[in-house]
Amino acid sequence: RSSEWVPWPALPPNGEKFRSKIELTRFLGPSQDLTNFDFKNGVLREPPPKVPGGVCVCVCQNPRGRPDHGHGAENSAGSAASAPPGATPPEAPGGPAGSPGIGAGCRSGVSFPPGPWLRRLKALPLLQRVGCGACQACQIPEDCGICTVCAVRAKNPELRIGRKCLLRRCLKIVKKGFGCGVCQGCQATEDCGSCYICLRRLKPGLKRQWKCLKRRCLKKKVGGGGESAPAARCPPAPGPGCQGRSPPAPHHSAPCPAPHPAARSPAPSSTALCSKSRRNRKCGECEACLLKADCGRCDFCRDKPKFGGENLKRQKCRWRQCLRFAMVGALPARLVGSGCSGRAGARCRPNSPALHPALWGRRKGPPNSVTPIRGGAVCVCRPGCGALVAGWGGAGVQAPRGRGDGQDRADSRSPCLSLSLSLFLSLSLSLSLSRSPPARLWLCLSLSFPSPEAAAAGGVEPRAGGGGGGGAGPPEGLEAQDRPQPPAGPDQAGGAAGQGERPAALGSGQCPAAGNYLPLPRPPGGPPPCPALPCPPPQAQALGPGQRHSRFSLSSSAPPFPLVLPARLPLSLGGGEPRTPGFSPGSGRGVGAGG
DNA sequence: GCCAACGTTGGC
DNA sequence: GCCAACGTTGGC
Repeated sequence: RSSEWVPWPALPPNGEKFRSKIELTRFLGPSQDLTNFDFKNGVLREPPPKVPGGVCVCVCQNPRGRPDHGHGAENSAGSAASAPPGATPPEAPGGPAGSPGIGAGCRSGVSFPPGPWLRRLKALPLLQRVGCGACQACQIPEDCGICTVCAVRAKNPELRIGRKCLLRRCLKIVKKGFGCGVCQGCQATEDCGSCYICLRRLKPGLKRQWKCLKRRCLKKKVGGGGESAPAARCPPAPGPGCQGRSPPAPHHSAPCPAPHPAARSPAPSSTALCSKSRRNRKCGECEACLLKADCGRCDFCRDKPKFGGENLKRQKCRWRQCLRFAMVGALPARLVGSGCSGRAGARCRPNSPALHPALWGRRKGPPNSVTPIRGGAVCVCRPGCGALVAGWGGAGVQAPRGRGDGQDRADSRSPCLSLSLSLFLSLSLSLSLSRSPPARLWLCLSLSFPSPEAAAAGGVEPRAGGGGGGGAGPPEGLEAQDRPQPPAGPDQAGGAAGQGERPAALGSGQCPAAGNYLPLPRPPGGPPPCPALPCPPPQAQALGPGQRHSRFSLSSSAPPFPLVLPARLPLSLGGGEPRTPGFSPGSGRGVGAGG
């Protein structure tokens, strides 16, 4: 706003204006001490007496419309009057410029606490307020005269808009991640062409382009202990995850921050869960941790050089991701520590790139929503449990969706977004069968995907958008029999449908509430039972003639009825397939969910 | 805010 | 030195 610009009388002809002493200091050079500089009169003054109990936030115009700065400018005028380049300065509470508002107190010489917007502004780092002062843009002394801001200014010379010439806007602010602007790396204008980043660029199909190594800011590196310094680590907590680990080196003995409240769970090894130790992301007890072999099929495995990958992701096999870390990290806070004993704990790594397959699909969508797991099952076996069950996989099911060439971004993180239409319809129709409020919210959803055999037999497509079972199959040149298979588990015999894809140890025949996954029987017909917890018998209510289903949602916050859903409603999209007895998807009526 | 990419660490 | 993978960066 015009009121925030301070014309400096001493300035030469180009009419340069400064919003703050900081800008002025930058212009004049660091040797000039402007602490006591009187902006209004352009003279240096004696230090003004400190006014206790408040900060003068003079960014006002006096009643005659002239900028009125200088009251207690030492405290705030500079920073307060500055706005981030390109940002529209917030409207001062109390009205537009010139009206009594934030500057009113200044006219009377009374100090007062700054308003909220000003507090926010002052809270910004110096860089955000005045720019880095070092980048090329900050060093341009004059407006370009041709950008939109300059154009507007030229059109209306009397209008002193509080925006900076676009060309002079600090690059460090304009471009996130911009370097210091002064180091050799930042000042290099051309890629070296020889570093591995430049060489990578030549490869087709890479979605992300990175800055040439020779052009990366050196300051970040040499700064040490700064933003890029590794975070302080806690010594590995004693526990299963630390077995066999050497004691922490002295330089790693940084004080441990207070644990996340959720980490105070009485769950065993909960301390281990929240340690920040780099190597402490294994509980060492869960079935995933006990897996010794990589699956060789997940996106992380396929990224590994030993599986012919490019080593870009560098993550642990998804099936070997510690279940505790994964579960805790991905479950909604409401569910953490609710009914799932052994799964409570802290969310130690919110941005973990690794997510156990059992949790695929939990990361998006509204809180508490149950996103059916690709290749698996959801078991909400009692109120608030929300435990998730690993799937049995199977060709074209377990593997991340996509083209199978690693190019699909959705490959690695949200495979279940491609939830098959049949599954969705099965679930939603089943859920909508009953509107009776539950006395006890028992809901056991056992969602399944059609087996490869069924798919091959003309059933519902096992993979959405994958073009049959091929896309998510083994990586090219790596046939199934060549891949290392997870060690056989006790349930493998029962998992005949597992096709050897799912790590067998993930199905131990117990409910997640007991710390394990549900087994995933896939009977040839009819719904699978909920094996561990005694799920109530199906009590799906039939809708009478003329009754209609209301809208439904997949939210698990209020499981609507005690019901064992069928694993796979034999809903045929193509016609000709058998349908669940009494269930007519076309009419929306049914006499049960197939249970 | 998400997450692919990658720097880096720690075990071997 | 190699390798697995943790933790962070920064593009989107």
